[in-house]
Amino acid sequence: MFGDPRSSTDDGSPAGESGATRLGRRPSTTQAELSHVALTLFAERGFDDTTVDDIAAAAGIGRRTFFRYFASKNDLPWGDFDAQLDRMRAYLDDLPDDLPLMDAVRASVIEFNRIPPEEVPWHRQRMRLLLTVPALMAHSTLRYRAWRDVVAHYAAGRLGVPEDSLEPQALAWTMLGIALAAYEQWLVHEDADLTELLESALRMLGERFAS
Amino acid sequence: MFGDPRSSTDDGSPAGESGATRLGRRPSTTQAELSHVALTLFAERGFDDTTVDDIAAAAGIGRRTFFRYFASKNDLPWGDFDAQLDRMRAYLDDLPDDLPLMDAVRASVIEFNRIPPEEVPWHRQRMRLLLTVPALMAHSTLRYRAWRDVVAHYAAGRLGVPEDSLEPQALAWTMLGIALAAYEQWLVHEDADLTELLESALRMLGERFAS
DNA sequence: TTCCTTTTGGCCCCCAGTGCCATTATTCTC
DNA sequence: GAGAATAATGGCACTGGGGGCCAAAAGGAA
Repeated sequence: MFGDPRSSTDDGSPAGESGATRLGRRPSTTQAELSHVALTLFAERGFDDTTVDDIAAAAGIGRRTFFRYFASKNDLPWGDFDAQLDRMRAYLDDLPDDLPLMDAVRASVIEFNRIPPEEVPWHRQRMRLLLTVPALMAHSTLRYRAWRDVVAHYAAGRLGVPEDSLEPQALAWTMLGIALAAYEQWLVHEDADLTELLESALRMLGERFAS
Repeated sequence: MFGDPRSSTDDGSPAGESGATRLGRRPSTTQAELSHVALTLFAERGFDDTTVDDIAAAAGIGRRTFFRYFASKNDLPWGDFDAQLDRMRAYLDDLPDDLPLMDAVRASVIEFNRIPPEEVPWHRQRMRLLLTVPALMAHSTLRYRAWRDVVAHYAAGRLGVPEDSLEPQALAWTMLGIALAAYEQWLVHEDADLTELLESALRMLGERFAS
């Protein structure tokens, strides 16, 4: 998962920022730039055989500086995920209250994972890493948790129960599972459409699991 | 998750093993012994503040030797998980073919997570670590994957579809989510019964998610 | 005893991640 | 234009997980 990272405020110029000239020395690169450089290296040598030194060197910055842009090597494929989560939260909040809970959640999952055609190859590349490299699979869990929290928070509000109670939590877990299962299919089938896969997976949930 | 680790062949004596006297120097400890020592230290100082050196020292072995018993510090709370998975596989295989798929899977999840009363405190301790310490949460994903594979393999067989196709994968993900949501409840509520929580969570799945 | 097998653990290495701090780039103020 | 003030950089040194290599220890069998 999820979304696509192009929303990051990055106009290419190192200066960045809109208007208000900030104080002090300007950052010498950006998250997006580093992420791009790293993804390229990962594609060439593989994730495990690419050290942080390699990435920093390729990006022309010091190793120490790298860790000011990303808290860990594992975060590289994720870009600015928090911004994506904000988007999803906003989308959910804007949905009408009379839309059934399941419909709302389903719609938000679809929307959150809509990616513009030109981003598809990059997104595939990132998702392939996240879903196959063990170190990344493991680390992703922490990101998934933040995503689940968004879903659970919304569901809890709609159901009028605590966020950490069983129903919203189970719902959030289930949605995550459905989405990831769809992603795995998407990776296997080069020509598949992610939105269609998600829709079909979500449809299946109602059909198959009805006790 | 899951199950309980007492099935490990461990009679307490360092020699271990039943019958056939093996050749060469005898192992100076056991997985279970190390796991126990480590869990105790984690409870005292916390997971992150306990180094592998600490654990090895407390167990009276060299650091290098530690890594012959456990591939990583993160594996300590898991014990012999592969044995648990074998148990679950066997349980599923023994179920009658005419039992509806969902019933079979539900039953196996319940059964897999049945724990004898005397093990409850230890299991709580282990699960609390696994579900709250970030490093362990992350690493657990790899174990969960093996568990999901068991479920997906069985479901695929019953459905007559490839194991990596969407339906068994989504089902497996969903079951994992349900189980973990139940576990989280179990940790929060000291007096709760895990089996009851699982049953109620699985029941909810059918009710709430029926499209 | 001697030989064979298996485990042990020391030594040294690699790599991720962090605290500390002097250096450099940039803007603001006088 | 000459400093402050501010913010990013990156070198250095350190911790901690993990692994390769290999000699030594501990057992059984001949």
